[in-house]
Amino acid sequence: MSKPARSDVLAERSAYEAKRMDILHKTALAFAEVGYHETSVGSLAERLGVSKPVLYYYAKNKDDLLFQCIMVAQGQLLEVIESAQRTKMSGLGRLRRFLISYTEVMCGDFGRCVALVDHKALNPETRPKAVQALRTIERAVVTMIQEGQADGSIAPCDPLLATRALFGAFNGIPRWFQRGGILTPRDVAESYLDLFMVGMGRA
Amino acid sequence: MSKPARSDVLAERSAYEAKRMDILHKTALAFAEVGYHETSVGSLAERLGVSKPVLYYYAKNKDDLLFQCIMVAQGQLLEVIESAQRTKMSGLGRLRRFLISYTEVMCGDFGRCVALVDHKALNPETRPKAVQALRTIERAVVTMIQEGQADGSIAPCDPLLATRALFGAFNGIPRWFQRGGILTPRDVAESYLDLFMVGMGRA
DNA sequence: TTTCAATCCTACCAGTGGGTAATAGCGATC
DNA sequence: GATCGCTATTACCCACTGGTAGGATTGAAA
Repeated sequence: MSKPARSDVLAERSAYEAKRMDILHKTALAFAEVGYHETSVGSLAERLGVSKPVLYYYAKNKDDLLFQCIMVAQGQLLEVIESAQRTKMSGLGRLRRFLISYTEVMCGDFGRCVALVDHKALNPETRPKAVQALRTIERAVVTMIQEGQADGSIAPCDPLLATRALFGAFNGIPRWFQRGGILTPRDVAESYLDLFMVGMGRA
Repeated sequence: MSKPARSDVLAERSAYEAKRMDILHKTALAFAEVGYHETSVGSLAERLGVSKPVLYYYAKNKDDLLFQCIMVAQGQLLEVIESAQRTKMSGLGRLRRFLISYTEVMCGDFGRCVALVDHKALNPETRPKAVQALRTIERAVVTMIQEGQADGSIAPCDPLLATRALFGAFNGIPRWFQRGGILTPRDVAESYLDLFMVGMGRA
C-alpha cells in the first residue's frame, strides 16, 4: 500500500509509482482477460517479465494486487463523478454525461478488471473496503436521479431500482465489448441511454 | 453425465436422478452463495453430508458439477422461452412475459448459479457448450424484439444491442436481490420493464 | 445363499500455487 | 571508495485442493 515512508517523496515516488502503475495495469489486463483465479502469480510475473517476488514487493499478496487495481478504477470513477457533478445541467443531463464517461472507464483495463472479476475473490478483510468504494459511486447516481426528478428531467420512479438497472446494463458492456470494433464505448453508452431514456415500447 | 446405461431406466433412474438433482441443487446454492473457487469439493461434500467420492460418482469432476447446474438452469429457461413463444401476443407482450419468468428463474438457485459464477471457471472444453446454450436464449430474445418491431409494439432500435442491455440489467438482479424481502422477483422484473419500455427521461 | 451391481466410505496421493528467506546488483550519498 | 537503502533474483517451502484407489455396504435378483 504505502511502502515509501521517506521524506523526499518526489524522486523515488515517481519511479516507484510508475513501475507500480505499470505492474497494476498489466495485472488488471490479465485478470480481466484470463480471469483472477485462472491467473497464477507465477504466470503473471512471467507475463510481466519480472520475477515473482517483485510482485510481492509492490503488493502485499495476490488479493492486494486486485484490490489496488480496483482502487485505481475507483479513482478514475470518482473523477468522472465529480466532473459530472460540476457541470450545470439538468439531472438527466448530468446522468447522461456521467454514464458515457463511466462506460469509457469501464471499457478500460482497470474498469474491465472491476467489472469482470468477481469481488468474492478478495479476502473477507479487504472486500468491505472495495464494495464500499463502489457503493459510493452508486449513491452518487441515486442522488443524480433524485435531482433529475426534482427538476423534472427524469420521470418519477424508484431511484435505487433505476440505478441498479442502469449499473446492471452498463456493467455488462465490458463482457462483450471489443476494442477496435466499429462501436466506441461512447457509441454503446449513447445507444443504451436512448433505450433507457426514450424507452423501447410503443404499445 | 449418463452413468445409467441399463434397460430398466425408470426404477433406478428415479432414485439416481433424484439424488443427483438434490446434490446439484445444493451445489448450485453453494456456488452462488460462497463462490465457485471459494468452494472446495471437500467443503461441498461436508455441506451436503456426504463423502467426497460421492460427488465424483455423480459428476465427472468439479467443472462438471457446475456444468450440470448450468444445464438444469438452461432447461428451465428453454421452457420459459417456449412458453412465451406459444402465447398469442404482440412482440412486446411476449418479451414482457418472458422477462418476468426469466427473472423468476434467475432468482432461483440454479439461475443464480449461472448468473453469479464466472463461466471462465469451466474447462476450455466444456465452456463452449455452456456459452452456446445461453446464446440460444439470447437469440430468442433478439427475434422477439424483431417481431415486436415488425408488429409495431416495439420501437425501432438495434435488436442485439437492446437484448444485451436487457440481459445486462436483468442478469444483475440476482447480485443484490434477496428472497424473503418486500419485493418478489416479479415485482422487480415489472419495475425494470417499466423503465425499459416507458423510459425514464422527461426532457 | 450366492452374486452382482449400485452406492458410498476411508485413506491417500501428486501437483499446484501462494508466499518467503537469503542474497545479489546498483545508484545515490557521505 | 565505503556505505546504505531500494530493487530484483534464485531457490525453496508447504498447505491445500482436486482427484483416485480400493474396499465396505446394501439390496435385489437368481
